[in-house]
Amino acid sequence: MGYMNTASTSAPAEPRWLTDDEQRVWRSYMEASTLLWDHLDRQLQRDAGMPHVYYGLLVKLADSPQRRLRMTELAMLAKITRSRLSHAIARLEKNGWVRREDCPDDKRGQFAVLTEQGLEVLRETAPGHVEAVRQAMFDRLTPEQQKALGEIMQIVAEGLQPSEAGADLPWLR
Amino acid sequence: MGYMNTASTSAPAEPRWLTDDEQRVWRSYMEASTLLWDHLDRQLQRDAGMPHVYYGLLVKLADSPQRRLRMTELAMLAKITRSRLSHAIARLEKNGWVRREDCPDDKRGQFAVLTEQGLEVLRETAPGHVEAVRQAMFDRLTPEQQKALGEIMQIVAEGLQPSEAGADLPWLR
DNA sequence: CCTCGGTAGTTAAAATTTCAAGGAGAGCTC
DNA sequence: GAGCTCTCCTTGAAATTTTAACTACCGAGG
Repeated sequence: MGYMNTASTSAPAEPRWLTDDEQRVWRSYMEASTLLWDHLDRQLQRDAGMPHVYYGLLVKLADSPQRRLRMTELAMLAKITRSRLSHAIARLEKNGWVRREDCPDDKRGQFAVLTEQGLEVLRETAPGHVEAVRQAMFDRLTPEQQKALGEIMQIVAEGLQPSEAGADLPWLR
Repeated sequence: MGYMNTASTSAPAEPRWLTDDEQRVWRSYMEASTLLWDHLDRQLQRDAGMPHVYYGLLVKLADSPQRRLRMTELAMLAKITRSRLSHAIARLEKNGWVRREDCPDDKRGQFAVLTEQGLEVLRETAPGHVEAVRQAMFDRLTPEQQKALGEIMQIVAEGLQPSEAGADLPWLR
C-alpha cells in the first residue's frame, strides 16, 4: 500500500502506481537520505555545536564576497524559508558566528555577515565534516556513479524550482 | 570554504577536500534533497494533514501483516529514533489513524496498529502522493538513471547502517 | 504628496524533533 | 530470588521548524 499497484474500476483515472523497481529505488533514496541527514546532523552537532543546515549557512557566507549575503539571497541558496533563516541567524548571532548589518541601499534589507569567529569555527570543523561526507558517500561510489548522481540530482533540483511566477518556493513564502 | 581546497602546512594530515566536481555533485544532492523533502512535506501536509515522515509510518504499517508493527521495528524501517516515533504515534493516535496495542509476549512491547480510518486516509491520498513523487523524480529520469540512482542510494544507505555493534543508529539511541 | 500593491524581514504561536532521563520488564548470573 | 545489565518505550524540556500574521519600506501611478 502507498505506492503499490492495485486493481480498481473507479471513476478518477487510475493512478500511475510505482512499479516494484521504482518502489525499490524510492525506498533506497528515502532511507539513504534520512540516514545521511541524521548522520551529518549528528556529526556537526557533536563537532561544531550546530545542525547541518546552520553549518551550510556559514559555508555559503564564507563563499560569498565580503563574507556576506542578503537574507533572502541566503535563503534562496540554502533552499529554505526566510522565516527559518531568521531564526537560524538569530541563533548563530548569539553564538557570535554571524552578525547582521543594515543594507544601505534598501532600508528593509539585512545582510548576514560571517564573523571572524564564525570563520574560525569553519576552519576548525570543515576537515572533519568533509571527511564525514567522503566516508558516507564519495568513498563508496565509483567516478561514474558520482557523475550520474550529480546529473540526476541536478535534474531533480531544477524540476523543483521552476522559473514560472507563482511557484511555491521556500524563500518566497 | 567548507569543502574547498586550500594550501597549508599544518601538522594534522591535510584534509581530503572535495574536488570541484565533487563539490558540484554534493551541492546538487543537498539542494535536490532539501527541495524534494520540502515539496513532499508540503504536498502531504496540504492533502493528508500530516508531514511526510508520518505518512511514511502509515505506509509501513499498511504494508505489514495485520497492519501492525512493534515500535522499534517501525522505527528501524523508518530510520528514525524511538523517541521521535513515540511522539509521532501519539499524534497519529489522536487523529484516529493509528491505535496502540500491548504485546502479549513482551510486556514492555507495544504494537502500532493502522486503524480502518488510517487505511482510508491512505487510500484517499496515495494517488496524489505517488503523482507528486513521479513528477518530482521518476518522470524526469531515464530508466538508466533510475537504476543508477537505486544502486547508489542502496550503497549509501548500507554504508550508514553497519552491522557492527556500537553503531550509532537512530532506532538504537 | 498619497495611495496601493508588492517586497524584505521578523515574530509569536503551534508543531515537530532532539536530548536527556526515567520506569518497567526481560534475561542473565550467582 | 536477588542483583545486575540491557532492552523497550515513554516523557518533559529544549531546540528547531512551520505557519500565519505583522511592520516597515519600496516603487509605480495618480
